[in-house]
Amino acid sequence: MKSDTVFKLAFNEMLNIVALVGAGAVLPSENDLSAQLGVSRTTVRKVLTQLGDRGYVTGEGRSRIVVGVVPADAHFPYTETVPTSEQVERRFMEWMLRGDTKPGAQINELELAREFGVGTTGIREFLNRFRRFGLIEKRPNAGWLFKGFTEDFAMELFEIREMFELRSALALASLPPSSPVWTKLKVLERQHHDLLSAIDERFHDFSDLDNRFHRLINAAAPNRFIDDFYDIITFIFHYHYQWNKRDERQRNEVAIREHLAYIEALQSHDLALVRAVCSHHLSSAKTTMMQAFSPG
Amino acid sequence: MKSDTVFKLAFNEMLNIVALVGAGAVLPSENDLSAQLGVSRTTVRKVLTQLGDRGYVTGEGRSRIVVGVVPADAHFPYTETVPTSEQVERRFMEWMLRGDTKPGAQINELELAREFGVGTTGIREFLNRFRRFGLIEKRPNAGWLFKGFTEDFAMELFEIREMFELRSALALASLPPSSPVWTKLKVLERQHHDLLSAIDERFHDFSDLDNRFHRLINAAAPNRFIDDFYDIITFIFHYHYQWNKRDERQRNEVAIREHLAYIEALQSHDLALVRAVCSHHLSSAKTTMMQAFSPG
DNA sequence: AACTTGTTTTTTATGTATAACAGAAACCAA
DNA sequence: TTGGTTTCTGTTATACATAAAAAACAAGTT
Repeated sequence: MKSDTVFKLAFNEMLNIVALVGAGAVLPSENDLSAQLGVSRTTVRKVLTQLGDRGYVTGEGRSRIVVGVVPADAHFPYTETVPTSEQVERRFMEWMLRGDTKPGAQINELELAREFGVGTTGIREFLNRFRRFGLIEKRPNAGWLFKGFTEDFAMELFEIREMFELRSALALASLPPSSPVWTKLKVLERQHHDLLSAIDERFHDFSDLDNRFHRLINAAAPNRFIDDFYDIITFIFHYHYQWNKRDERQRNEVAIREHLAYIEALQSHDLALVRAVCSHHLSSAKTTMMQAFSPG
Repeated sequence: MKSDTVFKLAFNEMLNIVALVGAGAVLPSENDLSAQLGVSRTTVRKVLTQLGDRGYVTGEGRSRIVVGVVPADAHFPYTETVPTSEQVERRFMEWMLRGDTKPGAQINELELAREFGVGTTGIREFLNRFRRFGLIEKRPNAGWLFKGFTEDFAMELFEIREMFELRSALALASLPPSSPVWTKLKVLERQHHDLLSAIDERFHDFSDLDNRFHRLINAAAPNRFIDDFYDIITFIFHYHYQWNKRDERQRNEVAIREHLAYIEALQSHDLALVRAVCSHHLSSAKTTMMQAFSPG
């Protein structure tokens, strides 16, 4: 059966709205709430009903009034708000990166389904989506093959990344001064400086900044296939960051400085310089990832 | 329920083998048949049982003897041998290319399932796989959006294709004379000449040759992401060829000549020349596809 | 007329069931 | 022992069922 995480997430969010408007106030209309919560009106109604049942709100129709302060434990716990598909993804990645899964291993839908506590449909759909990441392969009527998170994989991934990003960086550097990218780039530059000055405490924040920076570059000349590919990069990096904590602070600091040089190059509009700095940064990122494969 | 197209296809193929060995002969072992038919022994056994039931073969165990000539209508009809997934693909592409589906249209799983006479599961899985082609988009809890086979799509597709192929062509041209590619290329060159000399009758054969040629180039320096992307190209071209028949002979002839120049350039190891010829061919291919979008 | 809420209809997400297929283990004849 | 077959077990492909969510429809209010 379909999980009601949409509802639970909306409910939790609604509690914040209730707290915000305060006791005695009339709630906004269903349509407004639907827009605010980003869910359908059907779900809003379900939330409102629940709110009424629990006694946090009285009245009905167009005069729903907040009763009082809702208890802190009224929220649905986090685990219940994670959609099945997301849960499968996370658990699969853990299962994969834990390392007991060797390249060449067979992947068993039913077994995973049981282990993850979901239906086979969920596993199947995930694997089908995950196929494009190049880590698994489907053999019709004979299951899935885990190809492994190997050096080869990283090499191939980075080769494409370099081609794409070089192309996008050059496109970005060629944009006219009137383009809105330049302000966005300025903001990012600022954030890099901020992060650098507090690197010791905030080095974890780099991952997000990194992603936003490279996405901005890729967006300079949009291409759906490049965007798609960047999803793979994001995904791989997301889990790679969680997995490989070695020298994290140090690595991130280096990367930030490279980004700053990169930004400067872009702002200079000097294409040869952009090319050089971009290549340098990416090959440094590659080295970082490759180190994760070498023991020690 | 799972369709038994594997069995039916194997059965049909088996009839050919039966005809080949002739009446009175003993059939090969189950293992041999399994290898020849490319299916599991379980399926071979099912075929053999059916063959016995129908009286085309007598005896059992290791002395199964062909009785006589099997009637011509013994084969399962073609339509029963197409797996559901393939059927969905073909029908979806027809549905899409027929043109009554406008960009921005909503795709309805249940409706398609009914129209195609399959379960929703089949549609769902197809759409999930088809997502990577960049023609549809999923909006969680709210169906699929058809983005359209538009000029933008073709432009973006060809941009990537050019990047990838240029890279592969240069890699190929740099391979040492000892590499097996060169003989393969020679064979392809021969086939191009053959096709050209009989272009009036055989111009339909170009599509296949084209695919093999470009795949050879891409295989020069393997990269799973490039291979994956070429699947998209193959897929799109496959249906594009069926859909746009205008000037087909003429177009193919031009393309063959371009391929020959391309092959010659590769053999010359002159990287600048390869670059020029490759770019020229791809932009000509792009123009061809773009023409399909302009009315007339 | 523009919004709101109440009600009904569609559609998606996701579990479950089962036939078809694959593969291995147990068995047999030469 | 070898090459084969029979039997068994596990896995995937695919239909189907149903709760959750969305969307469409029908009224009622201001």
